[in-house]
Formats: sequence, C-alpha cells, structure tokens
Amino acid sequence: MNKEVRVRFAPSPTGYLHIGGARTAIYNWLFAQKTGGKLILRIEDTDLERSTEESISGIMESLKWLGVVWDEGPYFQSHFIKEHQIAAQKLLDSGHAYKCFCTKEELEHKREKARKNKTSFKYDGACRNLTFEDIAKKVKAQIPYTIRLKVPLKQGSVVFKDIVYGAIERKYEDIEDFVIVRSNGRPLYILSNAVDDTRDRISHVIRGQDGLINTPKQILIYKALDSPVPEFAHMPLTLDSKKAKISKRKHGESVAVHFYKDHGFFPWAFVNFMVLLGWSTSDSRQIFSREELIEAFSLEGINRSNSIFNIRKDDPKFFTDPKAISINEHYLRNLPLEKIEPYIKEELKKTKIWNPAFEGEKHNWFLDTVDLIRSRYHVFTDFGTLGRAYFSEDYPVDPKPLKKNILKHEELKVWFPILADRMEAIEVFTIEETEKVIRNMAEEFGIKAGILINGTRTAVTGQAAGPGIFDILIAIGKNRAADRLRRAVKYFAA
RNA sequence: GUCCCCAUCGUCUAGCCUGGUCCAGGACACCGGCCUUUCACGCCGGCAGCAGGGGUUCAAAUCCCCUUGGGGACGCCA
Repeated sequence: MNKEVRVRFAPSPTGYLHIGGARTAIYNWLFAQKTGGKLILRIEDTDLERSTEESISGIMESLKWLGVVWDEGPYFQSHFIKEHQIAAQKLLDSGHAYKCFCTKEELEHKREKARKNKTSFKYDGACRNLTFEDIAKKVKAQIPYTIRLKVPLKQGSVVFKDIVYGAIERKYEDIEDFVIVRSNGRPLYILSNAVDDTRDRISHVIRGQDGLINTPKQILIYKALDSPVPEFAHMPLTLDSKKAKISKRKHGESVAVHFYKDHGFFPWAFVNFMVLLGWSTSDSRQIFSREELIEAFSLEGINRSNSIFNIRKDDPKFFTDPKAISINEHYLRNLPLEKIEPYIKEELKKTKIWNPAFEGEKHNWFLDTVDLIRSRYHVFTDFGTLGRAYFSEDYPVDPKPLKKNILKHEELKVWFPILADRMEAIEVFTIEETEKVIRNMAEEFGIKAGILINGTRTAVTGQAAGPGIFDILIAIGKNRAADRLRRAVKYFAA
C-alpha cells in the first residue's frame, strides 16, 4: 500500500486553462508534493479536430505561472494510439469485448424512440451474441464496427471507495456495453485514459466530479485488462453564481488563468484562493505559504459539495470573486517588498513608465514608495494606473477631485505658486518640514489647512485619496512637487 | 425520463464519521465605531445560516426515511 505516489494532470488542449482545470492541477500537484510523489502532465489530444498547438503552450504557460511544476511529461496521448488499440484487441481476444456492427443511425433511431417514450436508453446488446460465422461474414463484407466492452450480465455492481465521496456503487444493469473503439479504429477516451494511467503507473486519479460516473466503467476496463486499479479522488465542481458549470464558452476570459495574470494577480494568491474552493483545514485557515499549504493539504479535506465562483462583472473593484481579490490584497500588503517588486516592475514596463533607475540609484526610493501606496491597491495593475503619478510625470487628473479640491477654491491659483516657492526653500525636505510649511501658510493666510492639503494632494497625484500629504510630498520629491503645484494653476484657465 | 452525487450565513467554509462542550465558529462581502483634516491599512463591534417534514434518542446541524432544491452523467466528445 505504500507504493510510490504518481498522479497526473491530463487536460485536453481545446482552449486555455480555466479555473476548473487549474484547480484540478493544483490539487494533483499538492498531493504529489505532500507525499513525495510525482506529477505527470499528459496532454489528451486524441480529439484531433479540436486540439491546437496554441492551446498546449497556453496551458503549460498558465501552469508555470501558477507554480505547478510537473515531474514528467508532457506526454501526448495521441502518441499511444497503437497501444490503446492493442489493449482493445486483447479485450476482444479474452472475450471481454465484442464487435458491434450497429450503425450510428440505428442507434440514434433507438435513442430517439427512447426519448419519445420518456424512458432511458441503454444499448440493448444486439451484437453481443453474434455467432462466429456472423461476425466473420460481416467483417469480410467490410461492414464497419465499433468495439464494446462486455458488462457482466449477472446481478451485482461495481463498487469502489472514492477518497472524497466514500463508497460508490453502480449496478451492472445500469451500465450499458459501452464503446471503447470507434468504427474508424480510433480508441475512445475511456479506454485510452485507462491504458495510459496503467502505463504511467498512476496511483491516484484526482479529477473533477464529472468523472465520477465514468469511474465504474473504467474500473471494468482495468479489471478486464488485468491491470491494477488506481485509487480515485473526485473533487467537487466549481459553478458560477447561477450554479451552472463553468465553461470557457459561457464565461469567456474571466475564468481563464491568464486573465488573472493579466489583471495583476500574484500567482500564489490565486493558488491560495483556488485551493480554498472546495478544500479547507479544520481550523478554517485562509492564508497559506507554499510550505504551509503542502504541509496542511490532504485529499480527505476536500469537501463533497460544489462551490460557487463568484464572478462579478462591471464592478471596478471586484472584477472577480471578492475573496480572490481580498486574498491578493493580503499578499500585496504583507509580502516582503522584494517578493512583489518583480511583478510591479513588469506592470510598470507594461504601462511604459518603468525607469531602470528604480532598480538602480532610486531603488530605495522605489521600495519606499511602493510600500507607501500598496495598502490601498488590490492588484499589481493598480500601480500602473492609480499609482502612475508616483512613477511618471505623465499622469491623469481625476475630474471629480479636481473640481472639489482645486477648482472650488479659486484662491489656490495664487496659493499654489506661493506654496511651491516655500517648498523649494526647504533645505532638508522632511515630513516635519513640509508639514510646518503647509500649516504655517494656512495660518498666515487664514485658511483651513485641509484646503491646502487636499488641493495639493490632487495637484500632485491627480487623485482624491492617497497617503498622508506629507508622505506624498516626500515620495514625489521637492522639485517635482513644486513643479506640479505651479502647473496646477493652469486648471483654472480652462 | 434513468442513474450518480450534493444540501450550514449572500459567498468560501468549521462542526457531521465517533449525537450533548453549538441559543452553530472563522474568512470574504456588507454596516457601524476608533484611528485619520483625504483614502486605505489596522483595531473594535454588528448583520446574517443548520432547505422542509417525519422518525430514532433523555438529547440531533450531527444518525435514519421522505419531500424539495441544486449539480453531474446518460455520445462512435474528452
């Protein structure tokens, strides 16, 4: 029982990696990490019409971004079709399978009839008992045939113990003789998958709950092939806020892993969020480091009910599940600066306001500034938008605070240049000194300091809110701040 | 229609296996307060849930049954 743990993630490359697939990959990876086992990446590309090269590289890129590293592969299922066919032949030879000459049309007709009568359709086994002569005759006549597995006719059931769902039982009589090889000779997923898992010596199959219903069929294949049956762990599905299965077609980009990369998520924060969708520890811990998560993870902690991924659209702050955002915020605020620095750098490069000096002579300033503003941001992209004024001279001014904090007070037209002069006159530009200047000026002119403070904030950062004004002034610097104050006068002209 | 699975705050969940410590705990979101001449962080507080009905039991969120609701699967897709 203490055999080597080998798990696999086996996506079909028909699009980008979406959160359902990502979660499956993460659980497999965690289990491998936890047990010292191996994770195998297998691309199930037997559906040649829908599989694309682009999708394969996209999936691998997303996995890498998440930090899900695999130990073997990628293997390609399409390379092993011969092997699957040999397995089918073996099943035929051993009497576990038979050739079925029923045509698609015949079957569709029977299915249609069943639908009309509101009864369930199950293949009736028409070809199961053909005589040798019949079969030989039909084969000779080149009538195409599929290969079906013989499901035991006797009373009884397939029973297995799912690590998550417990004992699962399915009666033989509820399982039809299912097709394992198409009439064009191409094996079906249900066969290929079992054969591949055997070859890859997979010890645990960890997959979505939608695979649960197939499991009894696959166990029948394993047994007929005399192969060891792996352990199974099915995990609940992730549904959308309308409780529908998440799909690329319906939800588009917002369920794609790369969407979160593009929207400024810290990859580990996203992993942390996703792992909590259907799994938890008994102390309901929320935040895990990589090491803590691997230590805490267990398949038994996976729960059995589906969870909802709360996608919100058209909400500027919560453009996705609020919990995902909040976990990202947590990391954004609490991680050591050098951990998040590369992500911010990438973001500033993307928005074309990156300056190599930020990691050179201005490095300390850069880190201090990031530290100053990060507590009010949600994702890395905010540094290139909301934080633009700190890193670039070219920044937008929000019209609302412009009106409220600047234009409303006509006298600022006069006061800004005076304040600019006084700022420049400060020898040692510190929080204490800037504060002194602003407060003294307010007193001298008989105005509320708030007017000067809020006006200055908007003039210097373009925004209504932000850090304390004196912190801002230090971060922006004496000359830049003075320049911006003088330039702000032009808002009154328009 | 048939089969399989599931059911605790709006959402993610703890508790359920091994009934009593649960007038149900945490997190997110939301609301209020403190801090702050802005906003956020932080801190403090609040709102909100055992789907319904039967049973078993001295005692049920926990065990059993039914109903309802939800999901999945019923392909020569993966």
